[in-house]
Amino acid sequence: MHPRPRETKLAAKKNGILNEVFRSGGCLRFDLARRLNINATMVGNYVQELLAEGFLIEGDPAAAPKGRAPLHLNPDYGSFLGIDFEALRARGVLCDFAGNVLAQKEIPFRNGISRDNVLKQLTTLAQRLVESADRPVLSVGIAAPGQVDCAGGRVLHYRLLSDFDQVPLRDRFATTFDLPIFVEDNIRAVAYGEFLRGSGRECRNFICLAVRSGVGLGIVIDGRLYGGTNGMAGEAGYLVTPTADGPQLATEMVSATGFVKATLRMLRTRQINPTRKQLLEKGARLTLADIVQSAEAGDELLRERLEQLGTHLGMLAANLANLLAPERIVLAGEVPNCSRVVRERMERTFRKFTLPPILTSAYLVDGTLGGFAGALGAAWMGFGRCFPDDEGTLVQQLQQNEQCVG
Amino acid sequence: MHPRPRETKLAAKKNGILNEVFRSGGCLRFDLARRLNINATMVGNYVQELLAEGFLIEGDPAAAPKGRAPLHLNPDYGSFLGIDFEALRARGVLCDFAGNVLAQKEIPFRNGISRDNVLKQLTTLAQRLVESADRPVLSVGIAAPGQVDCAGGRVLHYRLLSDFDQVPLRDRFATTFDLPIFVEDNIRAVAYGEFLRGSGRECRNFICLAVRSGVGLGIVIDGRLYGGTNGMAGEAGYLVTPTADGPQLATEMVSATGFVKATLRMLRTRQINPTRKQLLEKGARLTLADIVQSAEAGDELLRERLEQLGTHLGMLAANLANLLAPERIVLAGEVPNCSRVVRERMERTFRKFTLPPILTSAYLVDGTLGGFAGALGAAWMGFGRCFPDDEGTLVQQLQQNEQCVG
DNA sequence: GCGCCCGATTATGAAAACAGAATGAAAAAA
DNA sequence: TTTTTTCATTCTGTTTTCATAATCGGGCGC
Repeated sequence: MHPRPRETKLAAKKNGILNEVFRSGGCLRFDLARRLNINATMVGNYVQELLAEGFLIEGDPAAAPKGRAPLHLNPDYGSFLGIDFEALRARGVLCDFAGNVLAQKEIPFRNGISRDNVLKQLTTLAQRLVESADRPVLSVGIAAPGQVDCAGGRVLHYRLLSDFDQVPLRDRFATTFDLPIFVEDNIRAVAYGEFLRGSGRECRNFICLAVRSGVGLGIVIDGRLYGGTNGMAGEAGYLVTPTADGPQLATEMVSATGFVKATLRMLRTRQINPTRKQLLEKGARLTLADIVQSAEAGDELLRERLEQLGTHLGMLAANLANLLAPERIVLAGEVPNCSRVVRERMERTFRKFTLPPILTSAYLVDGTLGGFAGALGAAWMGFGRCFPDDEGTLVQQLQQNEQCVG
Repeated sequence: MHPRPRETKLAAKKNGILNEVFRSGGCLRFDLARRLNINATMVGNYVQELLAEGFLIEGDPAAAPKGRAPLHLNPDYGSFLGIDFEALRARGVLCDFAGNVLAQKEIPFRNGISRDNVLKQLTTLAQRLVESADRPVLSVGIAAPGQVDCAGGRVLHYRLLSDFDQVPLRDRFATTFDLPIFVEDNIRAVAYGEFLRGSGRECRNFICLAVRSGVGLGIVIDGRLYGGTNGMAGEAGYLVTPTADGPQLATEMVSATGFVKATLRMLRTRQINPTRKQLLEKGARLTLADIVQSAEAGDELLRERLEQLGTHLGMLAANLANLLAPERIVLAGEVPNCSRVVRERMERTFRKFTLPPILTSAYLVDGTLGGFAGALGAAWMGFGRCFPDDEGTLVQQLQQNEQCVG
């Protein structure tokens, strides 16, 4: 009933050590003491316990010029599963305890797949990966698209899958897996991945802007993923702009689907030539790549459209930079790099509208984790969930456990 | 040279107690133990020391139904000075150690005042308040307008005062006062004030949107003011929107000065009637209040302009809500409440474009601290600066001290 | 090869923090 | 009224954490 300072503080410190080793990917006892502001003696004791409990192992003594061998996480201690999905596919990653990839798997979704089938495919994918694991799986992280209710573990709404409202992902997974399961926004998962082992390493404050079939934003502030109330922060797709044609959402302007649709509408009002006719005939099957191809083949109008896209992307990035003054803006998703025109224009616009003092530190970089970034991030988040290092969370966990027992 | 865990941890705990008492405005030892997750025995010991050192005093025993008398900060221990200024005036507040106002003072700036005169007026204002203090002044906080470099203690640029570039406020004040001096963005100071004792109390995540002669944003995340890299976060005035007339900044669209200018430009292209002629004749001296008055007197065109202003404000608020999912959006500055039309339209637009799950928790409220909010916030920030309760800051301070000595 | 140096790691006694019991005093119940 | 409950605080013995000093163990100059 009452909080237990001793237990929570002990756990916080040991988890802090594990997290620091996880983040740094191996370090000396002395580094831990300095970085965590804990006495070296205590670090030695804790590390001894963690070694005995199998969480840590000692690395190659030769790697450390002085003192004892560097510490690593014991990769065999366990594994973390991360599942990421969107309209077209699901991806899963199984990581060992040190965060290295053990297995990864991708399955495509058929067009117009039903809600039930999505859930079935997701659990099957997870099942396969869990079965392939040669060490205990410690958690399952699900990076979900659309509007996500993290606390409730469900997707509130996702417009690119049919009937995808109020989807209780966590409850559904809980019937299959007897493991800690959590649901996160997929862009936030990407941001977390890039933060830990990607372009956002070494940053305390950075944001990850993802533009593909939708627009999303992951915000890392002071070294922690920011979720906002209900974990709804970062809905950049719903940013609204007043235009001559009425209010427009960012999704409609810069996401792949929105941009293609708007371009189609525009083409219908213009002069037709053979290339454009081909595009118009594709109708709903028209893709961003088609437009890029035609533009690069010489269609001036489409080239202008791409420039406009780049301008809008650059303004979006500049607005975010001016608001949050991050150290970096990591770009994910294919849209910013769909064409040199777009990227160049985006970069130029970003530089033009970002305030100079912010521009000195904030710059655009590409994500480095690739297509599995979301799944990786979701898997890695499992570490922090299983071993939280802040006392507040630990007190909460302890209270919940006692309520269950009592 | 080396960090001193014991010293920093001790200081962090005692400062944590002081900060908690400051925030809560008086509480029991037991509350402190629970809220800070410290053993009650230790709280008792620390409180005893703090009482002996004169930081704390015991209040009326009758106020606490059980146990010992509630604890308060000793108002006589010291005082904090806060200075806030913008294009038209400077305001100063002197607070006692418990945060209560001891004295406040306002001085108007003459139109076209020079940079040197501004600085002179500011130091004079501060000097007067310091001289009026009957207890030691512990810090001077300056809430500055425009682009502010907090770390460097200077204003980088402020367009509404002449020649206001690279203004070394802290250094200038340091020649007059031998006290800790810090410079903050004025909207952030307002946000901090509202967070501590205004509309943002009890919120972990909230934002403060100020729209007057400029547009600014203060962001509180996880109970702490967010500054971003270089303390430049929150430059909402520079948010850019693509329009038919080219890119437009938020300042140009929704700030009092920007809106008035744009309205003037529009009026020049329209039909003239007696009221409008009067407005046009005012030229550069035209104010928002004039426009509101004419609109309320029945000018349909101006009424539409006000509606547009409200729409734009609502979109801005909705965008911020969708990005940051705060618990509240506190409105400061006169523009949102310059007219019922504006406020109503703003509210409606905000509700229309904010995502429903965010809307369930985020809502617009007015600030409660009034015109001195910035000065108050700057003064109160002094408490946290003089008594930082996080180990990182304390370690830094200690290291700096040692470097000075060594 | 031999000591010396530097810096990480381990002993050791002292100080701090804790759990649990005891205290005291008001509120609630009998 | 008396008794019981409740709850903030203090007391007591124990455990944890720390500062300091000692130790250790590889590079480096001689």
